[in-house]
Amino acid sequence: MGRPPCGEESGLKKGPWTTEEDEKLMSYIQKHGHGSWRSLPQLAGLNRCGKSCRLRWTNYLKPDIKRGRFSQEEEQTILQLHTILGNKWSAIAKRLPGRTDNEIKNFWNTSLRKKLIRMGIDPMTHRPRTDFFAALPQLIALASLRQLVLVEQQPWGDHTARLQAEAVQAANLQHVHSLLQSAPSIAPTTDLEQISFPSPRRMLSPSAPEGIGGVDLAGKVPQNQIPGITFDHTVGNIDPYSVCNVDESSEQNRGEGENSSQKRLFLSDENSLPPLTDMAVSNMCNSITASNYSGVSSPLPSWSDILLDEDLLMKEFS
DNA sequence: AAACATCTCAACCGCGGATAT
DNA sequence: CATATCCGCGGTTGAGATGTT
Repeated sequence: MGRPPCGEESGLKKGPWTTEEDEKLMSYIQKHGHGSWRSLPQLAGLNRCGKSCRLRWTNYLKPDIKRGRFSQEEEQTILQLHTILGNKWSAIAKRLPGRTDNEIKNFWNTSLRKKLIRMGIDPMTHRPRTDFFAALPQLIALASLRQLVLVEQQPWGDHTARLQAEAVQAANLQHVHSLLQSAPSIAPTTDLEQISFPSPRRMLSPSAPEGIGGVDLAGKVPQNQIPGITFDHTVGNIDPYSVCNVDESSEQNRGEGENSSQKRLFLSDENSLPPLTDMAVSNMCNSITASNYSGVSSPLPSWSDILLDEDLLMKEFS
């Protein structure tokens, strides 16, 4: 039963295509159309399986393929469609002329998905992630442990270093407390124009946050706000991906159209912690089921999920 | 300049649905 | 109806490019 994999068929070539192979495939399809992919390689004089030829054609050689960076419009379209369709890359690709499903999938996995994660949005559900607060006790313990280790590394007689470490720890805990207090009003937006997140790697360097679409956030961040997080309550700034607008009011107002106010979240520096939930503070440290949405209960977040953002969080504590 | 980390993207793999026999 | 084959899709991999230390 079943077919042998492509490569096992009598030593057919695999791997990157040469320009000569490309030309053969191109000229054959332009003359005859692809017809049966299975029989095409032989007819075109290629030592490849039909599957490989089809992939090369659809993902690379087809004349109407648009190459290069995705525009902001395309990015938004992908986000919108992914909200509705999920990982149906071919369906999404049909709405983006010139883009292949493979290209969109790659773009999603390498760029958009990570952006959403950094924004505290679950890339699969497009909702704020709920795992941060579920993990908070462990993270605080982890941070305290780390701080203790640092202190232990100091010479015992060095009271200054010890006091400094304790002060840092106290400040960190206070910072977390502030985040907890503010959490119910935090409404992440999927309007990527508005938010700049450094890559995890960049977060460790003092360089300026990377902007998306050239947006410079430096001048947008008000002072005297909760450390790391400020809010710009803008009326009438409609997030086209309203599915993601799940602050308390939007949960209540779901279905009320696009008139509810949209809260935008800015991060003031590269050390900022993105919100991972909109859950009420009172729920945060209780036994939490990961999803309070749509009446669908999902299992508790796994520790591996939590560790996904460990670098981000540890940076927050350091 | 070198080593290492991270990102990008072309290509492969395996599965499932559709179609042919 | 059962089985074989084809095709398309989504997930994953790995080599090369790029960035950082």
